[in-house]
Amino acid sequence: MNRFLARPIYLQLRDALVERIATGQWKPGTMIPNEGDLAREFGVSPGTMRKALDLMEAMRLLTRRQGRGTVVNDPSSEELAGRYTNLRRTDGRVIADEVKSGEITEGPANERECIRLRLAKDDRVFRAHRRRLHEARAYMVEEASMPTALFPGLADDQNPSPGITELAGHYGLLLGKAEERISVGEASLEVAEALGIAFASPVLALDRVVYGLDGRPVEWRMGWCHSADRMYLAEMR
Amino acid sequence: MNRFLARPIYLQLRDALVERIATGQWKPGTMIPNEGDLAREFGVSPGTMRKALDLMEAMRLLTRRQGRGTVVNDPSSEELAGRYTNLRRTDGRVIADEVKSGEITEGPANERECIRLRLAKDDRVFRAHRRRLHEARAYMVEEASMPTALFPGLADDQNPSPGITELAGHYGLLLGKAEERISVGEASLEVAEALGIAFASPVLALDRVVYGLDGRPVEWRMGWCHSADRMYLAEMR
DNA sequence: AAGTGGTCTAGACCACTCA
DNA sequence: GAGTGGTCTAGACCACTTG
Repeated sequence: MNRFLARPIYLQLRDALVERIATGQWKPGTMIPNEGDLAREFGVSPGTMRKALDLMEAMRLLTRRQGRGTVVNDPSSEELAGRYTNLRRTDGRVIADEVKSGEITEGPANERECIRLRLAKDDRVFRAHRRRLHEARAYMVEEASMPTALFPGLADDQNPSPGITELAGHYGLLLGKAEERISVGEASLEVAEALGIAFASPVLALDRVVYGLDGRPVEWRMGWCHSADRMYLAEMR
Repeated sequence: MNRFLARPIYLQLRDALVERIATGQWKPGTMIPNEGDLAREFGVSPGTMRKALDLMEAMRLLTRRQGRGTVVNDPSSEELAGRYTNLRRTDGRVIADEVKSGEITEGPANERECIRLRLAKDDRVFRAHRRRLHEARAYMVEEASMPTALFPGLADDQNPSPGITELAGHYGLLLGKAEERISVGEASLEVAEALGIAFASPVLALDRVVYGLDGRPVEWRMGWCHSADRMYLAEMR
């Protein structure tokens, strides 16, 4: 590795290793070579390779355990799939979900989709409709939009598209941070009917964008949630 | 430093350095010795000292800049003081605040205070009342509770107690993470009057606990926010 | 006992800032 | 040019897991 480039070696290493996961060369759940072997393979010192692996662990791509080795994390594992879901029951428990997904449609991005997904006027999006049930009762309706460019052939997909985490896994997208805007809204006619509440009654409006590891927006999702017995849990550091 | 203790040296170093800030030996805004000198002072290798300083930077206690040196962060600086405030205007801008603080009272912790602040039945708390104004109009009322044990003599304090960040600074408390529970509530009579809205109209209810670096709860604050033209911005990683 | 990641050392040189 | 943090090396040994 060239040590006189502007970009530090450990960042180049990180990118090279991330690429191995993104391309499927390293699959979720499998072990990767030990640190010493990797360092030799790339021709760097163990400490430098270690720093790259530290970064990947911080990105939640790897799990290392002393004495055992290093495994590639499965993005659709319970822990990682739930990381963009901060909705809880009032007592703090996670909501035991059942998701009903509607058909996936495709069309030109509207104004809000262009803003949230950073698309140009002529770009197209896939749209998905979901209803989340708790104890056989709908408590939230969602409308999600995804750039077609990132999900080639999604419309023909047979799967019912459970959530962005699983979808991203299918299309080789690695997810990074997400931003969610929470506000109080009024139930529209559709939302009121779907949730079984009165028109214009207050709901939690959840406006979330999930970004890829490269920072590109991957999904924009609006959610309207029946607010009774539910809360949103945010953490700050 | 003893390298055969169960606790890694870099963690011991971090704690020792945090202590220097907590006790005021290193004051906010001042430079600390360079990494080499610190390593020599503690009898460790530079790399180990560096790792400890990395951790402190991640805790937002220090700012390091290549060529310049390392300074102790001021917790009441704009950047750090605003870190527990995720409320924004709908367009995303930060809300230009004016805070009106009421008198500080003292009394036995009630049931919810005991839970949120992890207190025993007989522990006592200070209570503060605040109203946040935007363009001379109240948009949020707050009720904060703090364990008396952490703020000795707070009731006699002449200051109008602006926020937890400044208060913590005065009493040598270093702040860590915070948790906030967001839900939709109905304006009580008091809240409705203070905010100039109708009784029982929907408000954002913000239930926040700020923890110290040691993990102990430092402040519990309930806030009721007029929801029009405002949103809560959460980030997930 | 062998293999893994975790800690630690004692340097070297680079990139940046400022007097 | 002196001083700082940032990067990188090439090892050593420790703690843990597994066969």
